[in-house]
Amino acid sequence: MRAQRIGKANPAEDEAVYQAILRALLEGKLKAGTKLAETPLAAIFGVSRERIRKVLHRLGAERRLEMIPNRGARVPRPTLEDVRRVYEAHRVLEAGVLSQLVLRIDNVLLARLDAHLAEERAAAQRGDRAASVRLSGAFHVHLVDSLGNPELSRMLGDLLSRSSVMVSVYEPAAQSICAVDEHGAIVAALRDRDLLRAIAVSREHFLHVEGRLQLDATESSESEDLAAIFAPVKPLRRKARSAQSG
Amino acid sequence: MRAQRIGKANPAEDEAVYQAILRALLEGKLKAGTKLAETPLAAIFGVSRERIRKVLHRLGAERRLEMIPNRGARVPRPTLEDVRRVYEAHRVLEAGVLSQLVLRIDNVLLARLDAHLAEERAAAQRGDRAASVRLSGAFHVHLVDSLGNPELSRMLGDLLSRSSVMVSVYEPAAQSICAVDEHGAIVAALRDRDLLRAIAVSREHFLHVEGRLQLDATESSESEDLAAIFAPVKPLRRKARSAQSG
DNA sequence: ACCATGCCAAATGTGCACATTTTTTTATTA
DNA sequence: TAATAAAAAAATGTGCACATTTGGCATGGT
Repeated sequence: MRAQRIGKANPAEDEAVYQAILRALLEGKLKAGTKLAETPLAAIFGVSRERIRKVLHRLGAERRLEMIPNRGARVPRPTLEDVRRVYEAHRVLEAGVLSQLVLRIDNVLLARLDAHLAEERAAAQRGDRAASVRLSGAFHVHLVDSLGNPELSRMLGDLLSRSSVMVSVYEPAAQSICAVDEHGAIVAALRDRDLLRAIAVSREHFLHVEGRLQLDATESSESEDLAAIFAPVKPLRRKARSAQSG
Repeated sequence: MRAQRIGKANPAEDEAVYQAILRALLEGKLKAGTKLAETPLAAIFGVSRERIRKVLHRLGAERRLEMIPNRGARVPRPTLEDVRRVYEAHRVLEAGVLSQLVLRIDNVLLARLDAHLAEERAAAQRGDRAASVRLSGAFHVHLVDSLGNPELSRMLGDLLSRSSVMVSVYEPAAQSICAVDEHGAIVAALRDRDLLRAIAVSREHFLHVEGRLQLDATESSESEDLAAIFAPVKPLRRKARSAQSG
């Protein structure tokens, strides 16, 4: 009786662990510099260590975790320089997107962008900060997606997810909303098919955001309680009645 | 005496296998659609199957191989649409790079670009096709690198390596050289700090290349002899007299 | 007291055996 | 004969045992 349910092909399990850790990263629950050891994580998620291992390496390949050979995974501690580079990359990419959009802009596209702007303004007016932050970021995604090129959309997605993590370290939380007017100005320039103005406005917009970057002083808490961070996530596989609070 | 040299930490081995397969991909030795099974590759390279497995998945994460769960790795068979998208992404990215370069351009940068153009012209004049192809691609890399942003450089690098593979399928080999004049025109526009012209020239340049794309008829040979393809690579580890004949 | 050196515990890396899934081959039937 | 189904073969996925490396700690020498 040695066979006991091993090799159960369950790709959803990999994905669940991946998403859980990624979400913790994106929501800033994992502080920069935190060590992510394999064994504890395996215990927390109730999966094998190999499973965790694979996910960790995947996140490392995506540059969302810092992998050091024989020394495991850590939440990266980006320098201000790193953050600036990501922002610059975003800025450059958007300039390119705009250069292509002015050639393709039509009433349908403009209508969609206007609709988005209306949403943004509505959220701002009713003081819904959460929605504002979300819509503000979505605007830039909307711009690339307008080109209908998955390659470009994915590139921006990677960039955004990385800056999300960084923002939690460097950006003062209260101000992380793009000014709606600036977004409106970009759309206006597109409407006029004025590429230079569109790029200039976009550039100013980004520089404005970049200018607000500053080192968040709260980088003290080194050792985090991983179990607490991933607590809301229900264990994927029970560990044979291990410490089940009755 | 059960321990027999397992777990030998050798990161160079991973890297060697990775590089070997990647190079075969980039050089077009692996035809589109070729199945890359784990076991044969392990035998060819003389490493464990797990080693191959890891490398294959890494290449899959980089979108250089197409991974299908439970069905292994294949060399992707990009559609013409896919190739166009990669080229468009490259074009868009370069437009963004130019928009940033016009703001930063100075004599030092111009001198370097001129030097590169001179190299390109020299290679073209002496009919060195190999050098021409290499330098022609390097020009675009040079442009991004001028910004000194590793994020952007890496983005372009990914794009280029992908299109390299695709080119072998779709681009008529003989013509895959960018016209030097077009590169020169881009630099000239930069010298004048004329962003619109730089973007327009760059755009024309890419459209010119894209226009030459056409499906290469030689997509017949499905089953390749992997052993022959990787032949020049010396086996990394002898197989400990396993399967002693006799 | 301070730095160097040699163990010991803990964490990461790897090969292997086996489960699962897919693909190919063979057998059966309309 | 062609189509379908069952069985065999092959390939991929996973957990585990063990090797290797790393980091900390105690010990001894200058």
